[in-house]
Amino acid sequence: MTDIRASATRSPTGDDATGDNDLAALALLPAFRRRQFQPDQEVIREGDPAPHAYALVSGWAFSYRLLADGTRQVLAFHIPGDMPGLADALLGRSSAGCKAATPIVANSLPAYQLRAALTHDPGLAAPVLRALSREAVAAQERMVDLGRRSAVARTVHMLLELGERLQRAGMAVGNGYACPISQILLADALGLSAIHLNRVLRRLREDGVLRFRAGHVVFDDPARARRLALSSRQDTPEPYPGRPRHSTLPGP
Amino acid sequence: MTDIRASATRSPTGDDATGDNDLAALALLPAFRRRQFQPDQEVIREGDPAPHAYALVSGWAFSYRLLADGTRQVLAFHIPGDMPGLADALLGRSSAGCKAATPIVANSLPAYQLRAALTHDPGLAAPVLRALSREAVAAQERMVDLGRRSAVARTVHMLLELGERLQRAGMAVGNGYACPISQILLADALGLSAIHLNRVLRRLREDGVLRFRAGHVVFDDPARARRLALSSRQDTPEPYPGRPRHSTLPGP
DNA sequence: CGAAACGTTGACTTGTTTCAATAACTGTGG
DNA sequence: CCACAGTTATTGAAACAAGTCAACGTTTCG
Repeated sequence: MTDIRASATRSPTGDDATGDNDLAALALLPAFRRRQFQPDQEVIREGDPAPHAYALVSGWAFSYRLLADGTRQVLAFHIPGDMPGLADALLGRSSAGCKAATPIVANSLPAYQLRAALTHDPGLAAPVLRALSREAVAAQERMVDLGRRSAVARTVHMLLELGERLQRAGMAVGNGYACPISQILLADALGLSAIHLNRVLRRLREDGVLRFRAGHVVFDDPARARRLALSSRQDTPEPYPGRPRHSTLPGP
Repeated sequence: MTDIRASATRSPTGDDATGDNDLAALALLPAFRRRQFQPDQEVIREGDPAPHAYALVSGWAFSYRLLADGTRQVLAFHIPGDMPGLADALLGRSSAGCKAATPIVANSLPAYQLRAALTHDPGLAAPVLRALSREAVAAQERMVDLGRRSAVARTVHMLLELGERLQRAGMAVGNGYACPISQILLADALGLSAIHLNRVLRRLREDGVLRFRAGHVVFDDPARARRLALSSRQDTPEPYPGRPRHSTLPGP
């Protein structure tokens, strides 16, 4: 995940103009080897002492950590243009697993070759440093989501953020995008149970905010969605008493 | 926060030997300027388009993001040896604020000088890349805490992790360490309300796991603490019925 | 000494999880 | 083409963890 600079809660910065193709030079290194993976296939094994870095060409992947009891926290979704495993390759040990969410094509580079390339070509360091820095900012956004936003705000926020990234990658049109991940996977990213996420999605759908169905996300009311994404846990969800029926989302 | 490599949940790796003084070269750059800050004083302003990078010499600091309603998510605690603002300086825009938690001394370097130094001295890139990568791993740990661990596990886990970092920095002795942060601040890092954190700490104290008082943390039962830190949300907290009285922590 | 943080506690409310059960979808082989 | 198994989605009811509100103790510091 190297591609996030602006999230739903902060507007793009001047730096953005330079961002998208930072890694083009790196991705073109001849040492990269084209590989394919099937859905649910492991791309990076957690704990691997000599992992590869990848440049995702097509499809979706995700990074995750497994807990003792089988619980899973999804740390990031990867879309084409991202470089999963970059930080791990630099440290020489992968701290998280990475799996394909759809069939994917990715260029791989062994960690030692990545480090060698950085030594021999000083011009390579700058884009990699920026990529890692953006990853750090994306992780911050995730921490804010998980720590301080309600389930509804978190959900809307992440879907908006994904939309912005896809838009920048030219993979989104208008108010929606193809989102080939299951509710289970999304729930594991949002720190929610799949059941509760399902209820959240239902409410968002019934309230006309967005629809998450059949591999597609459509924002029926993008402005309201953006407003919702900013609300945090103790925001008064009920501007007026005796509101219609099922919804407890902040009104327009 | 550049200093975490191993967390309470994963053992140190072979890479660790090289880690601690990665940034010594950087910190010694003549351009660094020594600065002092008082508790609660702003070191980095969120949104600053030309931030500084810092090398923390003494005292504690923390990075945070503010939400619309005044809520705060603390993203990281910084101890001596850490380099708050590194990623932000590289991107040219600070995505999070940073404040002193105690009186601190820090060396500062303007972002443009940092970028210039990286261009002119190719040997500098490698340690900075590793520092950022470690920061990424630390953020992952935080996401797992916030997303998938119970309040008790999260709390114990973070206090253990802080202990390990302080140990490596030579600032911890035996089973405890000086921890000059308020419960409010810790709660904002753990994604909990201060009130609930207070109850969690009381239970941990009454159960003989650890004490967090008067600026000090003491682990009365380190082994049990480590076990608790690994438990996640749906772990059965009650191995036997009719347990003593107040505790709902997993037994020894 | 008084003010202002910070810490502590109780009672109550709410969001989220869990359990259990059923429907809808997907791919596969007969 | 349909029946099957397996995953994913959906729903209700009940349990629980964490948050909110209000109050009071405690420490710190000017």
